[in-house]
Amino acid sequence: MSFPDNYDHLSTSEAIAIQWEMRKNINLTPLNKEIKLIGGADISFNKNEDYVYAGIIVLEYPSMKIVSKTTVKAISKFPYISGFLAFREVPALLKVWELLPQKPDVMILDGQGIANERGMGIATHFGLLTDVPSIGCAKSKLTGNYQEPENQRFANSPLNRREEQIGYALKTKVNCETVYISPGHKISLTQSLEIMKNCTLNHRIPEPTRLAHLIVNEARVKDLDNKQTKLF
DNA sequence: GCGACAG
DNA sequence: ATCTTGTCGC
Repeated sequence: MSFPDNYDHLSTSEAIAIQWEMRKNINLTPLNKEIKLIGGADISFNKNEDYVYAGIIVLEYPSMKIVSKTTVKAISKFPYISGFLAFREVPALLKVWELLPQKPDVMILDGQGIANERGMGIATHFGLLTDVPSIGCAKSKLTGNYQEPENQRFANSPLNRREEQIGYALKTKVNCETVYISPGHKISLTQSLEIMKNCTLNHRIPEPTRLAHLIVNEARVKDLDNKQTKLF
C-alpha cells in the first residue's frame, strides 16, 4: 500500500489500514547493543490551535545527564483519538528527529508501545518509521489487564491482553500512581522494563519523558510570551 | 447495548 | 493534553 506524506487529513479507517500494514514489521527481539544515549520525546500545544511544540531530549545512559535538547513548532491537524495518538504526534516528532545533533540508541515515547488495540502505539509507530529501538512509557492504561503492583519502588506486574503479555504496570515511586511500560520496536519486553527502571530517579515519570515534557512546555510558553510582548 | 478510552 | 490555587505530604 502507499503511505501518505502526512496524516493531517486522514480518516480513521485509513489510519487503521496504515497500522495494519505497519504492524507486520514490528520486531521485539532483544537489543544486543550497548546503550550510551537515550532519548525522550513529547509534544505540547495550546487549546484550539493546530500548532504543536514537539521536542526530544537526549540523555547519557544510565547517568541521565543531559546531552541535547531540540524542539520544533509544527502544524498537526489530526485530532487526538484514543488508539491513534501516533497520527497526531509522530509527524512533528519526525521533524525534531531530523534535527538532532546526535541520534540516541533508544527512544522513549510518552504513550504506549505494543500495548495498543492493534499493537501500534506511538512508540511502535515512531520506532518503525525511524528504525530506532523504542519504548512506550504511559501515564495511564489504554488496553489490557493487570494486577495493581505493590506500593514499593519498582514493584511491577505483567500487562496482558488475552493470553499474551504486552507490557508491565510499574510502580516507579511509593505512593504514586502506576505507569505503563511496553516495548515499541527493536527491543524486548523485559529489556523495556529494565531500561525504564534505570531511567527512574526521584519522580514518578522516568527522566526521558519527564524532561521532554518540560522542554516542550517551556517552548510553548515562551512562544506565548512572545505573542504577548509583541502587542506592546 | 455497556464499558473503556495513551495524549 | 490544557485550563488553574491552594494545599497536603515527604
